[in-house]
Amino acid sequence: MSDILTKQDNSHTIAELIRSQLNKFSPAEIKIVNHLLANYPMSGMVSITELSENCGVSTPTVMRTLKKIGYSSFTTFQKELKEELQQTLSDPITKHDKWAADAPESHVLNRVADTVTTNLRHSLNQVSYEQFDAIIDLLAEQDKALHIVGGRITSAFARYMNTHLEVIRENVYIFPEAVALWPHHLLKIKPNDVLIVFDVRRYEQDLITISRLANARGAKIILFTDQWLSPIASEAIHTLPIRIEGKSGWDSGVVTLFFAEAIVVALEEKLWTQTSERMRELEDMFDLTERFKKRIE
Amino acid sequence: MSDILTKQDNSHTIAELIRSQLNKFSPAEIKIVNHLLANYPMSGMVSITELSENCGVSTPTVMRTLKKIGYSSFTTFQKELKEELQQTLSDPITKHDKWAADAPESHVLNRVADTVTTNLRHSLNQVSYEQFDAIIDLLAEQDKALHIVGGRITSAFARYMNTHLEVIRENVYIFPEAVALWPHHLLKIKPNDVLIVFDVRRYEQDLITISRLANARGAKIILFTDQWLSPIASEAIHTLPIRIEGKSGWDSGVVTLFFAEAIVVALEEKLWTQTSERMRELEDMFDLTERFKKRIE
DNA sequence: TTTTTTATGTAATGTACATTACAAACTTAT
DNA sequence: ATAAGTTTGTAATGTACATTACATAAAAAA
Repeated sequence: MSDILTKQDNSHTIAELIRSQLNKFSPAEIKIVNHLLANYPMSGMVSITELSENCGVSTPTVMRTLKKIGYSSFTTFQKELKEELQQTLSDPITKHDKWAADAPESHVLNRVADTVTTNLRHSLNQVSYEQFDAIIDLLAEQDKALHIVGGRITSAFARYMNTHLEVIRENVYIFPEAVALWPHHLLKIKPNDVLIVFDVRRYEQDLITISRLANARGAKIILFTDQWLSPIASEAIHTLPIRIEGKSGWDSGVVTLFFAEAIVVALEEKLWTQTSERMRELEDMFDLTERFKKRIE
Repeated sequence: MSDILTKQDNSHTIAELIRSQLNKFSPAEIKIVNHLLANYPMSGMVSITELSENCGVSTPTVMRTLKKIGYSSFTTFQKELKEELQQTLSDPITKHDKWAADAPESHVLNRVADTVTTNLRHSLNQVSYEQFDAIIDLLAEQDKALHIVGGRITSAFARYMNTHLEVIRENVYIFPEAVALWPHHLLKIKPNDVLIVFDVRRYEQDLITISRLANARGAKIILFTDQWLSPIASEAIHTLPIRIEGKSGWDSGVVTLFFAEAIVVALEEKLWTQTSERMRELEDMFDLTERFKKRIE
């Protein structure tokens, strides 16, 4: 992976700033800068009172030292320290700065890209590995049927997921397109079956109803929703709160698909022995029907 | 309520403590926990005043939320957050592991995230603004009908795009699901109509055929394909070569959806006057059918 | 509807804090 | 040794903050 992204502020850390002036300090001041550097950067993330106590000096001495270093006040010093920490902690996905750098933010492509990566970053923070793994474990139980349903917009994701999961495991069913047929499909749901529901705003009454009924029949519900949580969340045993917010009003579905795909990939890996067999059979059938071109690779 | 009880429950991080209670919160409280988790952990390293402003709620609401989570005061909450941060920073091996964003590549979620962002970056490099804008211009001509078709897997994207474009402009048609009906639908295509085709490997014979026939009827084809290019590329006037490669064999659809969405957003902006009108009408119809819950925000 | 409960914000209060003013102690130069 | 400069601490002050008490608004129940 190309690492065109370079840390531009390496020479501008507060630690560097202090080290470059190490000779100008008086005894009490040396106590302070030593402590700051030794426990960098958390040593500075306390009140000036506490900091002075930790260094064994008085608060005014801390103030004078910081002014000597180049800050007008303790407050501004701490603010900069926080920013530096923030930047250090910001995650790898922010690497999109790379393309944002040589491309004007203004173009739609870049704005959408920016939104999507932000949504992705935030969504990843909302979902714990434990929860995700628990979902995969649940989906791996093939004696229980898996049903999938989505709403006006999200039915596309339901379909995408269904197409893939169908290959990976047995007993996968998608709800029919016509809402009128949903109650009928509901009859197929048995206790402990799993139901994957996609419901992002605006939350749909039909989905809520179907979820309640499925729940009453003993189904376990996995919910894909947005950060504001569909009402179905109270029926679900696993809820994925996905950030879908677009800056200028529109809601993005990309990250929702991302999680659907992540589940597909994870399940495929978990059930690989079986999946590979099913895939081979599928390939054979494709060959027979001659619907597809031969693999290029 | 004692503070000693706070972190007993196996949750190693405050983030997990919050996530384990995600269903207990009221609207304003959800705002807070979302913000805390989204910008974790630095979101908590500010004054309670600033935090409340960042969340758009009042300071007492922040206090109450933190008490609900299990802290006796904002101060103790922040103290624990600092300790957690301290510990994470001082342990170079598990460094950042606890935060999804910076987590080890090993977990599926992170591997998929990495793949997707790489694909996105590469794809953006392949598509010029000029070409993208040309596509938008073409789609903005509403006197010409717009037809959409996808394959076994990509039909989900065709559907997603259709659902959105239908709202934005007139004269949008998606091909029926059953391939047997495609020739029939072909009759609706008039000279200079636009046809959006999704075709990624393995390239499908039916799509190739339909594209040739549509081309013969004078349709202009916009093609969503992968980096190896579907044979349809020779029939298309605009080709979007999208990187779909997954590291361990699987093909990702996320970036394909990204481009579909980017087109939707761009077209919506271009046709906004008209789109907003159509959306308003759609809202009215939703209200009448009572299929959807009222908007929250 | 009316009442009760829940949710949220406004305003007041006391505390911890950053900052400043000033004085004491220490150092250096003559 | 003593005056000038330097370093450091004590105490005072004003501000920002966390916290609490109360009021109002919204939702749920009767």
